[in-house]
Amino acid sequence: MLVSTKGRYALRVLADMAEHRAEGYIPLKEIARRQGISEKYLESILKALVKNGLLTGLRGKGGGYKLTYAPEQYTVWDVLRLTEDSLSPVACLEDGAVPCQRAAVCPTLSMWQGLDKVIRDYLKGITVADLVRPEAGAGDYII
Amino acid sequence: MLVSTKGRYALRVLADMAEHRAEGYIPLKEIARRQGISEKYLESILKALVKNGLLTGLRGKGGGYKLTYAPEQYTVWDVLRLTEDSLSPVACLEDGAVPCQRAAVCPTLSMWQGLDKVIRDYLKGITVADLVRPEAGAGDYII
DNA sequence: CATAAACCTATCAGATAAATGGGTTATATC
DNA sequence: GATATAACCCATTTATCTGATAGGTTTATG
Repeated sequence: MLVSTKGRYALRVLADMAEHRAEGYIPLKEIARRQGISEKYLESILKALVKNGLLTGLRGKGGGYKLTYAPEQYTVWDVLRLTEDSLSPVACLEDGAVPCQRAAVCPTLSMWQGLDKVIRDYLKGITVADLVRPEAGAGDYII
Repeated sequence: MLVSTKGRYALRVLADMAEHRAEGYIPLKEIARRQGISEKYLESILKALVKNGLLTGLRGKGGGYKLTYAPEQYTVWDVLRLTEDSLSPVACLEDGAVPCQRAAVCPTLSMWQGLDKVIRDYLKGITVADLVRPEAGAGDYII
């Protein structure tokens, strides 16, 4: 499993917020209800997005969350790297990974690097705006 | 993490066996030593490969394991699907997954399906023979 | 001042990954 | 046939991560 529920929920929530962005600040409670996600769990997901500026939160009555930028500005990759500990397909390619002694002679390393790139390129090529395009359906994304 | 150590080890072992396939049956002990993997753990990995016919085991003195087919016959995908519980990038696309109620309206589903295909196509396009090509290096695999 | 809502910290339960341990059966050689 | 070798089989443990929960604090509005 490359992407956890955390990342999947985050994308669904951003898509939800993109669709409702005309309404201004939207309370977490409302998003959680619409998306069928526990409020508390959702809170922990949005936290990372707010901290990194993708979402803007406003406290108090009438507050909530809204997208900081236009939906076209968020690639799927941008979102997932904030919610997932790692998007590397294998442990050896992770950020803080202890450098592998066998790297120089490993017959599989470049194959993994290629997979990593294929995944990254794909995810960087899709934005939240693409997700909410009403016509979007299977077959759109390089299938 | 899409691919666990189990899958990574399996590929390294197959590459190892492809390089030494002229030597006939190779004892697990030898492979484990060459690859720096615990014998017991390696045993559990090879089990799945033998059961599915990718490897052939021979017991007793002079026994060991060998490739059943030529290295060109094993795609990386073939190997990984035997060692990994799932190669789906997200839970919703897994084999035994409970069908998602939101599937019909999910804004991210087709994006995940596209990712799944990108990964699968990449892994199906590389064989064990490619891994052991002496000239192989970063830049070979669609990078 | 009451209410709504984001924000913060900690904890827990369950699943999965990674590895280990101890035995049994088959084959070759002496 | 005895012995050594090596695959095969089953069960258990340990550690890590995911998913989720709980309770409290701060900030803004009316």
